[in-house]
Amino acid sequence: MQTHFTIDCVILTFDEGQLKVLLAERNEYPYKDWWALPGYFVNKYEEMADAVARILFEMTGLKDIYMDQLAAFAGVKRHPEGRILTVAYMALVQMEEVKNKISSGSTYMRQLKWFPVTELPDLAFDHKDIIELSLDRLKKTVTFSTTPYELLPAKFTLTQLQQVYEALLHKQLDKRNFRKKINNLGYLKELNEFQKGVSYRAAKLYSFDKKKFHKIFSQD
Amino acid sequence: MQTHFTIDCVILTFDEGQLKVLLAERNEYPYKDWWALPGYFVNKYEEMADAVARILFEMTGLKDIYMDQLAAFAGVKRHPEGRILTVAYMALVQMEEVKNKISSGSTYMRQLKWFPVTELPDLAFDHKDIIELSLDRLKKTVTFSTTPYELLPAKFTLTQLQQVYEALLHKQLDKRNFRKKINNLGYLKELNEFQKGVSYRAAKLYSFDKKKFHKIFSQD
DNA sequence: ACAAAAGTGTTGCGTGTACACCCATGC
DNA sequence: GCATGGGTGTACACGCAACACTTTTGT
Repeated sequence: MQTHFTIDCVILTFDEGQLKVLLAERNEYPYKDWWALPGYFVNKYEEMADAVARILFEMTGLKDIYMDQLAAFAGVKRHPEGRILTVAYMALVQMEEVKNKISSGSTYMRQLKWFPVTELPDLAFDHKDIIELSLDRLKKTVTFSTTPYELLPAKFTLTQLQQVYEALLHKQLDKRNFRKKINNLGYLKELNEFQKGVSYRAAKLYSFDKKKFHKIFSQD
Repeated sequence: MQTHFTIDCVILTFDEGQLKVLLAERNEYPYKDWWALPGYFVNKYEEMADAVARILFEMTGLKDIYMDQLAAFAGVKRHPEGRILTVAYMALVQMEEVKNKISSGSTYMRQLKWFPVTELPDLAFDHKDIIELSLDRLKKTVTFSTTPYELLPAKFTLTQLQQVYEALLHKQLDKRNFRKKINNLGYLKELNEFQKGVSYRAAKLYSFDKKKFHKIFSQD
């Protein structure tokens, strides 16, 4: 037996203090006019990794983004025209880096838009399940991973970092304890720069030191 | 584009102090006479969960086993006759419970056999990658999960439990510290029974208290 | 001056780790 | 009586949680 086979992309970012996911408004049946994850069919002789990169680019204009496989979804009824197996991938991106690159190069969808994960519209297919699974996955891997830094610009304040942790973990953290812990991690670089354009005391900026991070976690 | 679609099962157990995986000797081309994971094609109108249960039963004789999705593998060249997408599932079973139930009801394979994960034979397709991924997954989820208890008989000694942890984590643990930690978990029942048939001091038996476990971990 | 967010220390408690010897049993 | 694994305690270091006030800046 054979099945159609697609890739769907869960692209997450952090913006305005919350986690957001990139959705596409469909321009085709089924689910025309519904919001859905950007995704499309895999070609016959195409490796999955290549298909993921191609589909991501065609649907969103994004390139060179590391995508992690989330899971396969293959419910017989998930697509009204018969089973379509989809392999969902997820990626974390920095809003500043991508916001000018995003464009729907496909007539298959009408527009792309970021939605806070706490305020999702009705979604096509089982895409809501897919997003929820990606958030679970994220929650499990926050600590001791580069996850938070993939969501932030290269220079960020400690408050922003704390907000990312809070959004990922779904709970409030204590400011002093958070800063103490972060300091002890040893892979944050304190910069001699400050926030600009705020009407209150400007916060110091920090950056993530990838080299130090890998040095610390390379001994298994 | 359409693709063939199979399920492969990674069935793990703990026996003779080591982790073992159930493999099948293939009786069909390609890879005739090679060892492979038990697996087969999904039917057209079959839900994945149903397919997993059916294939597991047909290939191994096992029933009512909870299987977790591991990942989809879809390399164009993984099968010599063209792409066959496989969704790998994994499960943990207790040797005592299954050892008399295992039988290959399919002519598709010649025999089933348990292999220590540290001594795998050459494997068909990309099945070695699949097994390695399952072991990685396991390692990440040992602590604070029921994983170890799924691999052990209902009554077990603390030394057996420690061996399971050591096999899963790939490292040696200190006996006293291990026991202290285990005691503090609060979901082990100390039984008034002892090991039998050993030529040394018989160890006390313990059992896993599922109710207490869930009580402890239910507050999120 | 006021609003807004930045920044800063101490203490108690629990958990992880290192480490070595006696005990019970079957043969 | 000997071989084999079962079973036990203490001391130190470290990380986590609880908790409130002063400082800086722009308007």
